[in-house]
Amino acid sequence: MSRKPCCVGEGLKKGAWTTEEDKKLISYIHEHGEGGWRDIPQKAGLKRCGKSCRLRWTNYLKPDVKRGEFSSEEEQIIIMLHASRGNKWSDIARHLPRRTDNEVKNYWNTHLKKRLIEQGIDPMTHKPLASNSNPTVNTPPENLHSLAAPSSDKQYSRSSSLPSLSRLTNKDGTPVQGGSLSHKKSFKRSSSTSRLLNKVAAKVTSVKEILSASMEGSLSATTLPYASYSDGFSEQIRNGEGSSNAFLTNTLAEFDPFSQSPLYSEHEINATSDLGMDYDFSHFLEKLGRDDHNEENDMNVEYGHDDLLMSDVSHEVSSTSVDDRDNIFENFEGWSNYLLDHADFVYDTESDTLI
DNA sequence: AACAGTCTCAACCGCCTCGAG
DNA sequence: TCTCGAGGCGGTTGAGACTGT
Repeated sequence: MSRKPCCVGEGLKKGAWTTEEDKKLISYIHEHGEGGWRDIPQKAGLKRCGKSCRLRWTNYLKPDVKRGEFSSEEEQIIIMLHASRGNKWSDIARHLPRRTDNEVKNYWNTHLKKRLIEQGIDPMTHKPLASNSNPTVNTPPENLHSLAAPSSDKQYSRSSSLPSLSRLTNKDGTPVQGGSLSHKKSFKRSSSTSRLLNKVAAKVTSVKEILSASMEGSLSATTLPYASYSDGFSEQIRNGEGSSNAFLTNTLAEFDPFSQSPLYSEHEINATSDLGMDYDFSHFLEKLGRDDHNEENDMNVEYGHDDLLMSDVSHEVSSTSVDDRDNIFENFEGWSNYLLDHADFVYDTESDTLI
């Protein structure tokens, strides 16, 4: 059985679309609407295949298609979603209002992928490259959100020397812990959506680092990511307050992306059961902190069925027990991914509302 | 000014999914 | 249940723009 190819036909034009062709297509769709792409070329008087018409319309002519530079917020979202979903461009594009999958894909291939490689990160696995050829940059792979360049990236796009690299090193050439200042900057400039995503990703990384350091008894200012933060998080560490599980507990408890995000009203926060959660996020973190402490006495502690992430949504996000620290890490990442997977809203940056 | 190399992104290609009959 | 076709998706290409020498 062989299927007749869609775009095989005599006299069909290929290549760049002319203004005249665009006008014909726009005019036809305005009058008759989208759909029935196979018939559109003939009806609209175009010597194109239907598929070509559909692509031209969806990627370029459609009125609500956003074009132009990607903002740093959009970059961060792309990087984060790519880390959890891979090359699912249409999926990623759904989280970027008015962006097409083709545009996201192109932007990844021409900008973001190169930037990750330059910073010693495998763009496919989002882990450090086997042989890190860039000793001046030692950014943890999880610091995906810190890799987004300023929105003025376009001006560097044709340069092989990425400007972000200079921001990743101190004056003496040593790497800045946890990435670049642009990360901090991005918090200020973020939309609510990306602030939420930033927070999740940042804390995932931070908690990982802290737990690792704590486990090794080596927690210190130098082990902390985001040392350049001024949000009080690393301040406590630098002040010597961060050498115990108490700090971890406090730090974890203070982080609640729901409460910090205007995207969620109070009733929405309380409605986390919609996500299969019996506790809100701060409860989860507090418990995680407690159990991390208790773990010293009971390394085989099992979470009850009413524990966030460990029960109702566990099939989606992670394992059901936390008997080692790797699982703790996975649960944070799992929660982050779960959040993204369920964030089927579209954020309108103009009205600052969910649509 | 001319040329070569590099980069960008619109467009194409081929495979996959899904729904209608 | 099977077949078929429309539409969707991700990978790739190549023309044109840009940059460096």
